[in-house]
Amino acid sequence: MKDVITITFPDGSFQRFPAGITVQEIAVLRNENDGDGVVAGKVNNRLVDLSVPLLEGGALEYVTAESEEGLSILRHSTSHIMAQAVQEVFEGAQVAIGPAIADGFYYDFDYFRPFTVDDLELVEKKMREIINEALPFIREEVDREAAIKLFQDRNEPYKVELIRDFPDEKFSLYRQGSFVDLCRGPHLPSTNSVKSFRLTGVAGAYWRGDERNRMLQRIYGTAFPDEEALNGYLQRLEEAKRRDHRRLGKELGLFSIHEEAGAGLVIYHPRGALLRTILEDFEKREHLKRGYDIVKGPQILKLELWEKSGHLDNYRENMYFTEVDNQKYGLKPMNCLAHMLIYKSSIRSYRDLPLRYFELGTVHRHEKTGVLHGLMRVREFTQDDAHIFCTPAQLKDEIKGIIQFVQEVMGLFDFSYEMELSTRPEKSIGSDEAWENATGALMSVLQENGIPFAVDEGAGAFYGPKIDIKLKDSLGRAWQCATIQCDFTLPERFDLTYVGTDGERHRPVMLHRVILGALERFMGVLIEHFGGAFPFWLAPVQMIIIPIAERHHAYADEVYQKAKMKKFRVEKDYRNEKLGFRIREAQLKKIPYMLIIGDREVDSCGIAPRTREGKDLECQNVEDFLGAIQSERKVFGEEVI
RNA sequence: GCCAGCGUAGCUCAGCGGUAGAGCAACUGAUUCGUAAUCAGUAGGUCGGUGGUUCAAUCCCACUCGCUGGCUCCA
Repeated sequence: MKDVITITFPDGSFQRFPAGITVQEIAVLRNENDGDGVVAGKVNNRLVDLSVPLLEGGALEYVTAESEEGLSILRHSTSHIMAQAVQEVFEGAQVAIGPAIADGFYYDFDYFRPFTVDDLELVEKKMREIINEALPFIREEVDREAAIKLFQDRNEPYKVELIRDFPDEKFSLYRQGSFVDLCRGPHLPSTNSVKSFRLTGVAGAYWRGDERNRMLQRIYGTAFPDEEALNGYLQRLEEAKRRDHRRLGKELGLFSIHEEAGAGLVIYHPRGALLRTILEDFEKREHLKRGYDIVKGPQILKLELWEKSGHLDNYRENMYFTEVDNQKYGLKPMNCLAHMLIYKSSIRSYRDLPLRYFELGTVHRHEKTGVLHGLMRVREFTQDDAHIFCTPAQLKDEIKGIIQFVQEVMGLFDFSYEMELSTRPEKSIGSDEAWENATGALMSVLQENGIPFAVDEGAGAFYGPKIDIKLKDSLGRAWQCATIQCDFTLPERFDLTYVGTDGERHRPVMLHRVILGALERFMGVLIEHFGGAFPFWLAPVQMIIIPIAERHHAYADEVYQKAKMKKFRVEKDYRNEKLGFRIREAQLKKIPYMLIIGDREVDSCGIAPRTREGKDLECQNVEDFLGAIQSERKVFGEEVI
């Protein structure tokens, strides 16, 4: 063993220390620890506790609570403190797992009764006590047998199960006070390194995420380096509430969902229906431009057809059924069947392919009650669905074309997103070979085009693997929108063929794909993304005319007519209210332009526009203004009316 | 579907054993106003639904419908 070790620091400098010096001690020597900001070290790029003694030289850097890794350590340690508190307050509560997550942490417990929101206060109080005790987090390593015995003795069956399922022979433990947890670490040096935390909620959660298992009680919380950062986070949550599409849907008069009509069934009000119509028109135009044919299938199809497609076996619990003239029907949960029948209605030649059938198809899916959520998760929705039938040789080009389509559209709406490749799920149909082909095709297009993607094992559709694009709502929750699904199986089941150059019949490949996904969900995400302040071309109301007094109404009518003639979506507010009041209301309705008309404007034959951002534009000629904003309704270079 | 919380006027919410209140909105009147809320008055509720306990239920209990946050599942 060396006596002296050499440590290099991120700035390139190095320094010698006696072997066995701890990361913490070096920090003190180098004044790294003032402000308590340092929560862990990173030796040769591996996160370690500050208390770890260094026996070998290497690269050392410090992790502060401000960094992503540091924040995660802070939160993870806070979850241990919470677990200790819960066990002290609720005797007999057993611990399961308690990781740091995106905005905080949680810990799962098994207790004879569920925790309530009121219990959180008791836990928070106990946590503060534990923090004040300044208990050190102490790491130790034990072998498998000792770890199992320890947790058996402590009556922690979940920990024992975890240890049994890990292949490792050595296990690290972290102790603080009387509490001990199985944990990889690293952790803060002491409980009093936690400065600002908040418990945010309770929820049930299945042990190991499997609904066949027992439901545990999960407590969520978050922690920050200081009170200011915590308050900032809580404020961001408040702001997110103001962008909530359910709230804006009501405030902007877009849609409603009624208990008496049914859960998960959206009712569109005039402005919401208009917004949706604009999106639908946009979709039809863009699909026709890209070589798709618009088709339309029926809402119900005979049960035998769903049996043939495999939906009955794999999707039955999500389907609605009905019976007409002694004949059973299934209400469509997907649009593919009719498209298959269109394909089969005639003999297809390789010269016909690819065939791209597009449908704004309304589908019904029986979603479990607990998952319904505003527009994001509903029971009746309309997809911008298409099915592409092509030769195996055309497959990759088709996938590439769809990805480009998605990229253009997401760019237009200014969404950031990541692509995700989902592979074969447990419940699925088709041969291994077909799945490998399909998965390989999707993956190679992503790779060849240098598109970064994550892999989600086992998350494919029952008939094939897929590439998904998830968009985030105001709270950062991801919702799947666009998806590209490769299917070698349905063409087989329906015996789809085309005649090739050799005069023989061949099997086409099929792609299922959506760009926006479900219009309902997309609108939900869109509303939150723009906070209701839609781009001009999408705004259900593009401008509102606000005359100052009654004597300006006649002139205001002229302006209104002029805007109408140019096909702008214009409204007028002639209410007997002060200007400031009506401006405020128009602003809350997120109307892009307010056209103010008073004596000055009438005299100079103009209008005084004001933007919803609160910017006053100079008094100007009506025609000039309308001409100027025509460019704002251009989408992909085309004016959208 | 599971866990927890919640359903009171159009909206946001207070009240919690003795059958209901506020602000905003609505309506009426006055005010005709220059860039984010003019003033006054009026009206509005089988307290989500169905049962039960009680002399008495918006309040307690059960069931049910719906909503919210999670879990599982999914566009």
